[in-house]
Amino acid sequence: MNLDNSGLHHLIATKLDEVGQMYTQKRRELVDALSQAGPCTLPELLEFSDGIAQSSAYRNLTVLEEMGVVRRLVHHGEYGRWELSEELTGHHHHHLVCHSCDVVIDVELPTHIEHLMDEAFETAALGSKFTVDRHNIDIVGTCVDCQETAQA
Amino acid sequence: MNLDNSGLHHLIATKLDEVGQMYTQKRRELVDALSQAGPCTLPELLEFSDGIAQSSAYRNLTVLEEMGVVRRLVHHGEYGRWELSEELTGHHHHHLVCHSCDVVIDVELPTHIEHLMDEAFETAALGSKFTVDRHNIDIVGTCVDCQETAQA
DNA sequence: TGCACGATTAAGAATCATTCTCATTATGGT
DNA sequence: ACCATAATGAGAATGATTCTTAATCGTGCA
Repeated sequence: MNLDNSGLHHLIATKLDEVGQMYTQKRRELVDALSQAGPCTLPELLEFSDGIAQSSAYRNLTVLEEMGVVRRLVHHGEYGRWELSEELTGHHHHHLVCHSCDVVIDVELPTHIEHLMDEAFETAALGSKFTVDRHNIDIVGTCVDCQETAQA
Repeated sequence: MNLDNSGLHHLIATKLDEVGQMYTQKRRELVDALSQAGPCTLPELLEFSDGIAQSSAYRNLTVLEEMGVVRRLVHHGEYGRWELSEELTGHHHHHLVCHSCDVVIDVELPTHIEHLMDEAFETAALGSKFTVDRHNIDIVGTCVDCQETAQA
């Protein structure tokens, strides 16, 4: 639970400094929460962080998104979710999404599969003359907790 | 533009009839629009359809979704999108998504790639004890129109 | 150290896609 | 035709997110 995020924080601090933005305690807390808990909704972030206002959380997430520090996910739950950007963590990944409770968990796929997919996506995009930048994959199903709840 | 949707309509009519729902003219128009135009936002559907009220469109889409006739997509644009369900069309597909104008276009991938992905997804889900039901893939990039606009 | 300026914060108002309410209208069975 | 049930549409309500604004904080500079 007590991860060393000093490298991460230093990277972000430099990034924000370049455009005259401050890396405040509140922003640090948001990053720590995302770093520890993975993709979070706003209410989850408010619990993790210590007394940050809702409006400040939204504004800071927007700023951090513009800086490429976090990325906003959008699924079917009532709240959006936020995660640290792959650019920052260096880990390309995808998501297990529970269609019962909307929880989101990171997964990585073998690199040879990623290569095959990238090729297939490029080919598929050709027909519509699309330029491909990236891909998002949601593996949708039921998480352990919801499987157990359904059984009981 | 004048596709023959009689088979499709018959299937849906039967499906709705089984649960005492009517397949009205308005609902038929929504299905026709989706069948011709692919994934649509609500404003797009209102244009296609002839004088349907906004609230009725939303309500009908919700009903049709519960019947498994349509599926709701959620991306980053201001509006949600709707498409005919794969169960109904029989065509498993994915989406090209333009991050500039939010347009969504259907694409199909070779079946051998789908098989490889399914295996990889099952394996990836094991670690979190997830039960996999399906997968959604967004190939994100820039559509032709936005490429041209950017150039000009 | 103290000051001044710009950035950040937070409370609450505003926005706006979506959902809900309810009175009216259409439909199908008898 | 009559009735029960379902669908429609206008407008109100909801609620996540964004915006406004006044107060506070941090940093650099004298």
